[in-house]
Amino acid sequence: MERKRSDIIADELESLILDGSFSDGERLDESQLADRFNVSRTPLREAFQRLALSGLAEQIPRRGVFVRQPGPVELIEMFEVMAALEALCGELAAARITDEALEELRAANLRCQQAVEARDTDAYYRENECFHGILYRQSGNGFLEQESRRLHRRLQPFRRLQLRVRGRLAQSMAEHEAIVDALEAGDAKGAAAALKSHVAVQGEKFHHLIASLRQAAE
Amino acid sequence: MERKRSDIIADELESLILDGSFSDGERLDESQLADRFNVSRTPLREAFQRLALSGLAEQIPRRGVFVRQPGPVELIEMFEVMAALEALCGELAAARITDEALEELRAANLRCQQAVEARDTDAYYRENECFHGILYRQSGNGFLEQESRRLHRRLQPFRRLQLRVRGRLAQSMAEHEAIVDALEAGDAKGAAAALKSHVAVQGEKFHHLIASLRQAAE
DNA sequence: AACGTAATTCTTGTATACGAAAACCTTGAC
DNA sequence: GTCAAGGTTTTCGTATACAAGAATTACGTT
Repeated sequence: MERKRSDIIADELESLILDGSFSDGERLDESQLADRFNVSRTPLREAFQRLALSGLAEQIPRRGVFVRQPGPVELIEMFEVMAALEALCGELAAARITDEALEELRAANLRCQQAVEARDTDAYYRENECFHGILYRQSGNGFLEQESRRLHRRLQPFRRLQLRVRGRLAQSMAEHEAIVDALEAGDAKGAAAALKSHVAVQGEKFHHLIASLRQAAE
Repeated sequence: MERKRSDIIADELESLILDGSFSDGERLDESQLADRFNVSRTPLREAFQRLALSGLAEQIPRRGVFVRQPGPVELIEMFEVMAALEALCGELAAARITDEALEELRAANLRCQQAVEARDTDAYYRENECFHGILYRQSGNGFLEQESRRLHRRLQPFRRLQLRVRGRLAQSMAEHEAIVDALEAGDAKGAAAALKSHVAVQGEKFHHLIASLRQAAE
């Protein structure tokens, strides 16, 4: 299926914002970007709408759209919500997960482990996403899956940043193991708790990272 | 601030979809609606995007946009997520809530009670929204507040439907009381549990309602 | 020189025009 | 009568044109 140009541009801009090519508050110039992408303003405006609705940009009527990079506080808030969503995924999945999916989780986890050993953060990142994706799916709640994916995607670049913290990868792996064990045992509460802290700790680590970066900058 | 036409139309369409003026799968004709609203296709297309992204419509490239009314299954799924969000609101609010906000909650609750006694479902509905709004705010997590409002708004018309179930109003009031009590006591777990069941029960009641409507139709 | 105001320019929001893809309708063969 | 192929028509996606509001600048007054 041939996607439309506006969608492609939206993806492109989304990536550019998420990887920090645009800084907070920067104005997205319609005609300028239209030139850059070799399209008219129409598909760009459609892309802007998508950005605004997903919270990556703010659209002020008759003024323009401005990129909105979440600050440390907002990020922690988002991780807090993500933790609750993933906890729910785990809670539901504990009752519904298939043996097959458990196998897939273990396999993804193994690939994670290998990536850690190979110091391949890109691979780790990819497999980690796979791990969580399976979990969302296994919640058996399509809406929850969709919302989880949405927020996960939004937090993706910050998760990555957070992986730099020393020893975090190993700890993360251990947490994954605990999650799979709880799921296998059908322990809904345990799975929920494990996931909640697994995600929440990322927000906290992120907080510390920010603090240390601040300190280093002085 | 003068809003733009496309936003006004998006709101209008949103209301029309939510109150059931459009049935599931119905195609939204661009030129037809453009005539109806006396605008060109451009603002309509922008409004469509908003609908598609909030899940109220589906946009199929080169085919058009079709309204997507959630079925019973999806509704229950949404209530399940809403329950988790509200539980988190309660959990966080238990630690942060001010005496002032507690007072407001009690006041909103009282107005709810009066609405129940006066058989004024509109008023109940309004005050109930107020009650939950305060809770979202008192979570102290702006992102959570925003997401909760978004989903609450989306579930609004179905909540209303669900209020018809006999005895539900009185039960709901009792649940509100329990929530406020837990918050006052600073009991995070208790508040979370109370809210989770308060919301989740709505999904279940809804399920029963659907089932009984089905039965009645036979 | 500083401030307020008016004119100009720039940008956004909306309308219209055009090209392309899908839906449809007709027509003809089996 | 049914099905398929080709053309017609509708509708979507994009480009361009136009209108209205905001920003900026230039100028006049104090």
